[in-house]
Amino acid sequence: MLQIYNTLSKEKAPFKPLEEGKIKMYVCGVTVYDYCHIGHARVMVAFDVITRFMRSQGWDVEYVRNITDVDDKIIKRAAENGEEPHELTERMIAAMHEDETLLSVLRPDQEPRATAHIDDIINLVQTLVHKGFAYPAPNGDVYYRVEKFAEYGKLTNKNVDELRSGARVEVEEAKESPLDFVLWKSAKEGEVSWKSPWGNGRPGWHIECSAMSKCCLGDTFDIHGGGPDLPFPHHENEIAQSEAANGCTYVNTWMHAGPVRVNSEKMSKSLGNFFTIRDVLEKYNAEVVRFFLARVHYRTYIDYSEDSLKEARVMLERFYQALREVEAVEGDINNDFEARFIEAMNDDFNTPKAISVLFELVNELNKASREKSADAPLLAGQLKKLGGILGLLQQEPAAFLQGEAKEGELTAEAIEALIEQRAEAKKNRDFAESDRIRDELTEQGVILKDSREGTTWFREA
RNA sequence: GGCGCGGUGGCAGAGUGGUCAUGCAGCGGACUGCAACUCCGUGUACGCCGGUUCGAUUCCGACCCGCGCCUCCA
Repeated sequence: MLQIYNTLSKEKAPFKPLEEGKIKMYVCGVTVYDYCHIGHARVMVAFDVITRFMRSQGWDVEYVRNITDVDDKIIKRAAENGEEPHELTERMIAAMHEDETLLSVLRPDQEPRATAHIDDIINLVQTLVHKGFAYPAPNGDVYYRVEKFAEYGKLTNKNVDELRSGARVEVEEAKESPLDFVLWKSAKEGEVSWKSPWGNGRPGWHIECSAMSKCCLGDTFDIHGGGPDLPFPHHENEIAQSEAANGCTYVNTWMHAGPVRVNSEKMSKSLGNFFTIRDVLEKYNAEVVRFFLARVHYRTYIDYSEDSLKEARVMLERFYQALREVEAVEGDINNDFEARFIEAMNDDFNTPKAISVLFELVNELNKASREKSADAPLLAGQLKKLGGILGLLQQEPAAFLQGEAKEGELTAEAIEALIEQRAEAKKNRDFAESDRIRDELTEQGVILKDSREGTTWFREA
């Protein structure tokens, strides 16, 4: 039985979809004005693992993740670059897809873009205006009337009175209350805009998700996910918009990924301490980065550092060293690894625990390989299958371990030529020469592994 | 100040009312010409103080410390 921690109820609860066997999930995506950073990668990987696991258990998952392609920051950045906003967003969307492909993140079933749903957004705003939950202001903006929505704050335990007293001095005179947030923004001269009943303008951020999720998944759906900084105000506002407009529950289960930290601070654009996915991928194998993100529970913070990436690399090496020894074959094998793996994943997607089961499996596999047991290929097959549920361990082991020669590194051909020479020296029992060659390779970050069948090699983390 | 999360062995990181997490590192051994890989063995871990209990790292309370959100950020 799958249990999921729900941000709304603040507890883990058995998960039951609205429709038997079918899961409708919406995750807040990226505002595409810059390259994605590791924080984005964490959300991508977390919900990718969740989707893969649910599907492996026979659920039919409809996974929607939006793209915010109209926004103040986009307009500003495009102006700085001297390009049109849509040129910027197209470039960033393409880059995001490249990053995801490298990280083995499967594409969501739908990736709605805000600019393709302007009519839906306008309709939703109109509904809110008709119902009295929103009002057009004299400046051309349309605002949501927060105090009209009695349940405002239920996701993050906010209380309207406290929010009001803590509100900053509001410069926007057009609002009835400082808590009100914008649904539709009137356009300034020369800005991208769309025609609306309130004049030319563009959508506010929060309304996009309410409109797109309604369009893609309906008025009520099962899971809504996002990053650690979205519960307030974004998700709170989505609830206010959608429940007021549709008159029914918006989302049953709210899921939020934990933050990525650097030096004990949250990695974020506003702090400027972020590493883009592409920066990191220049130094580390993409699967190492994915493993680094997946080996910690999705809700807890994770510290980004060179050391933690290296450790992830070393851990993955253990898996691939084992897989390299024997051809993986899928078949029946009598052990409880799969059951324990699934049990761990069913417990709010406990990937660290699931991975620990995989390490136990590796130990069995290594023993079986040493003994040349007939179980070895089956254990390898089992490891690969379970790893696949996490989107891991699908590479050729040798390819992973040997990696690509980076600038200044020995090529595979050069390494193998040296290994040849060393084999010759060893045959002549010239150990001084064979050790010299091995030391030379070690210096180049290449580690040798001798066995009766010959010598294999891998590059050091 | 409000809301929420957390403090586990050298490090990373799960978990549990009483017996094993797991990985890395360390130490001892096996394998090896020597190594590496691998295997076997090896750790008085649970912030502090009280309480509940036959027994608490695990439950309850206070305290200390850290973090997130409360403003655009995944």
